[in-house]
Amino acid sequence: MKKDLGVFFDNYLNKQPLFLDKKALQSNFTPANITHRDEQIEHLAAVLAPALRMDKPSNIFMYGKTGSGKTCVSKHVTEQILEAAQKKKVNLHIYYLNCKLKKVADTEYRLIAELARNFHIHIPSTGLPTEDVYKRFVEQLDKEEKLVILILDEIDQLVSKTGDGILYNLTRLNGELKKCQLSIIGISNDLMFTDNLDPRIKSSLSEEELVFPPYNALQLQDILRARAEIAFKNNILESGVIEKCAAYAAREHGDARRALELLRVSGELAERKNQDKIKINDIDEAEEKIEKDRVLDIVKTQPKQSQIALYSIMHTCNNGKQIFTGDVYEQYKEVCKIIGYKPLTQRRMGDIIAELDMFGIINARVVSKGRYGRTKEINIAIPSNSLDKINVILKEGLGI
DNA sequence: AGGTATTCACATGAAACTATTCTCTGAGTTAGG
DNA sequence: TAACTCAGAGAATAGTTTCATGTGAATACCTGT
Repeated sequence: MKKDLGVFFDNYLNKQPLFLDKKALQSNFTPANITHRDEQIEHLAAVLAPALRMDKPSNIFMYGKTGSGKTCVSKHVTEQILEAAQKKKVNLHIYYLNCKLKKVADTEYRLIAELARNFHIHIPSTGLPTEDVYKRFVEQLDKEEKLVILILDEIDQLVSKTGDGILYNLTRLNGELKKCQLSIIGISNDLMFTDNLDPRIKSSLSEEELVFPPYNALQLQDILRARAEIAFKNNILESGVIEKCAAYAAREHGDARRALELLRVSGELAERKNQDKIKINDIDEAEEKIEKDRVLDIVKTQPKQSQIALYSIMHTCNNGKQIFTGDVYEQYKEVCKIIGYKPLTQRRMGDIIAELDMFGIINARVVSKGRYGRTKEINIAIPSNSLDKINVILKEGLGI
C-alpha cells in the first residue's frame, strides 16, 4: 500500500523554517569571533607568531575539559596565521589531527602514516614497520625549507592507549630534520595528563602551557546568543530558552558543545512540531532525546559479544535486584548456548562490563562482600522508557 | 570483647596468542632478444 | 637478461586467552580477661 506523501512534502516546504543556518550550531563550526577566549587566543598567537619569521615556535600544550573551546581557538588562530604566512610567502604548514579518530590516528603507526599522507606519500594501512613510515615521512619533510605545526587533539587518548613513545619520537624528529622544523601543539582533555609522562618528554613538549577554564553559565549564554543570532530567524526563542540551555550545560562542567547541541535539537524538535517558537520545555525534551539517541547508537554499534553481554545483564537484572559479575556470566553463557556463540572467558567479560560502564549504559561498582568475595555490583543506567526499544534492538541484532 | 588470620570471588595487569590484512623480498619462471 | 609471478617472512591491529597477582571486609579462630 502506497501512501501519498505529496501533501506531507508540500506542507513541509510551505512551512517557515526556524533555522536560517543550522551549521552555526554544529560542533565543527568555527565562529568568526570567539567569545570569552581572548586571553587564550592572544597567548596562542604570541607563541606561534615567530613562525612568520621562520623561527620555530615553542611546543605548546593546551588543557581544558570538553567543550571549553580548545579546538575552536586553535583552529581560529592557525587559520589566521596561515593567511598571514601566505601573504608573507612563508612556507608554513599546519596539520590538525584528532588522535581519537578510529582507524585514522589512534596508533603511532596510523598517526605518522596519516601525516605522511598529508604530504602525498602513499603509506599502506598495514604491512610496514613503523620505523619505515617515519623514515619516509622524514625524507619527504626534509625536501624543502619549511615550518610545520602539528596540532594533536585529544592526545591524552592516544598516549593512554599506546604509551608515550610517540611523543618521544616526535620531539626527537627535529634532531633528524635538516631543513624543516616541527612544532607540536598538544590538546588534552585530561588536566593531569602530563603528570604521568616521562619528564624529558614533558619538558620538551610543554614549553608553553595554556589552560582553558570551563565556561560559566553567563559565558555560555553569550556564546549561545551569538550562535543563535546566526542560526535562527529573529524572535523565535521564547525568553529563558538560552538561559536554560546554558544552565544545563554549565551543570556539566561548562561544556559549550553540549549547550549548542541542546539548542539545536530543541530547534529541530520545535520545527518538527510545527511550532513557530522554541519553547522552554522543548529543551527538556531535547535533552531526553539526545541521551536516548546516544544510548541507542552505542547499543547498535557495539560488537556482538558486548550486545550479548548487555542482553544478559538486562535479563539478569529483572525487578531491580542487585546483580554481580558471576550472575551475569552464568546468564551470558546460557544466552551464548542458545544463539550458538562461543562464550568468552570471564576475564574478558569483566572488561566488557567495564566498557559498558564507561559508556554509561550500566553502572558497575566494585564492592567487597567480605567473606563472600569481591565483585562488581551492576545496575542498568538506562531510563526505563527506552529499555524496551533496546531490548528489541538487541533481540533483532542477535537473532533471538 | 578484641585482635588477627583466612578466605571468597572476583578485580586488575601483563603477556602471549589468533586471525586478518597488507607489504617487501628474493627465488624461480617466462618471454623476448 | 629483463620482466614477471608468487611464496614466505614479517608488521600492524583488534580481540581474546592465559597466567599471575591483588584485594576489602565478613567470618573463623585465638587470646587473655
